[in-house]
Amino acid sequence: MTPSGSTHQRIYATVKKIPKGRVTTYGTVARLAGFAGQARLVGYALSALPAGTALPWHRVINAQGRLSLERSSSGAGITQRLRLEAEGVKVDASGRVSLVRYGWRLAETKTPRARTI
DNA sequence: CCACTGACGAGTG
DNA sequence: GCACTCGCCAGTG
Repeated sequence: MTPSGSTHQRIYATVKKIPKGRVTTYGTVARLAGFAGQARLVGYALSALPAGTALPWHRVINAQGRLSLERSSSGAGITQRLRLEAEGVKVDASGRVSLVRYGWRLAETKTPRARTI
């Protein structure tokens, strides 16, 4: 990829790579996009997403395995939750997801523990 | 140009 | 498990 691309574009490209039925964290996306440690950039980039953009942003959750929008107001959190469950990802009543089961590439970038889904 | 805000992460108490 | 602080960067007024 050309490093000349916008930060947002690189983040979007990484988010698009997330397989269906899997989730990943902002930190992981930032890492894969080349912005290690800059999880905020990912969150900001997604917040700036134009409505109607075809991007699996709902597969991006925070490092705690929770849906960030779940806390926030608006029905965005509900949308994310429904989309994940529609893909087979179980979301806890507290808005939590098992990163051990659905985490994408976390073993390669974060935890040394791999899990066979 | 300056100040504030925000879909985060990790550390500390 | 929860609350607070610091670091990092981009967008907005």
